[in-house]
Amino acid sequence: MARMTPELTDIVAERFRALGEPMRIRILDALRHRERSVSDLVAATRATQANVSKHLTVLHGLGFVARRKEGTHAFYRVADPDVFKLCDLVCGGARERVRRQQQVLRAAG
Amino acid sequence: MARMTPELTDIVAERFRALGEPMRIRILDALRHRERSVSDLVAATRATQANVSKHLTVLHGLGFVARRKEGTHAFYRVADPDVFKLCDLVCGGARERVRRQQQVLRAAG
DNA sequence: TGACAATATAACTATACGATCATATAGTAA
DNA sequence: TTACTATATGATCGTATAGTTATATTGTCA
Repeated sequence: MARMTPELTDIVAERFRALGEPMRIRILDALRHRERSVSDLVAATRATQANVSKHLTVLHGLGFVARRKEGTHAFYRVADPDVFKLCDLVCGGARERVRRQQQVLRAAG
Repeated sequence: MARMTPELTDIVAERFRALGEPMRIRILDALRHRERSVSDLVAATRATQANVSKHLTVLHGLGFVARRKEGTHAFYRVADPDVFKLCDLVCGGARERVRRQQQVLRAAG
């Protein structure tokens, strides 16, 4: 595979950076099985309404979530199912690291 | 699947955040096919030695790359092949977005 | 209309962190 | 030893951004 162009590395990094905030991961996790209104997400994440709204703006701006308006409510859903594949992959890497560290500890202890 | 715990969301976000810097993506991309010394990476990325070294410290601290010392040289290689799956997934999402935007522009123009 | 609810956003503060410069630490070679 | 190379790291600065507060916007209902 050819080397990535600088523009592509910027785009890739921008998308990873958007996923690099715990609150946004929590929001996506809360959207895993169904769409939710902003106030739902506020309750689920225990964050302020303004904070949740700003994170949703970031996720929406990059196409990770989609919005549906209904009266005064805004319902968000995951628009890019790859986010869960991404999370699972990165979780797997984390689990693998923990497993190896425990092996080292076991061998040493 | 159960809701993620707050600790897990923090870990996941930490790992995404590490991938959320263009320079680190460039470094990983330069390591795609072979290990490289720090000075190799400095030449490949056109960054300063100190900068590359600090990014490598971050990537190494999270287990994305591994280090091998040989004389005064330090050779780094990708330790977690999932990083390329992650990049490919996030690239796919980016490409998909561009494709849809172009469809909209074509329909409108 | 007025009052209220849901959401978005502007202004601000505090903090995290990327980049740079200087320096420290090895390792090699004369 | 001295001189040089390769790498790591501490100090500093500037900027990006998460969180908060207050407010604007929009929709519903009386």
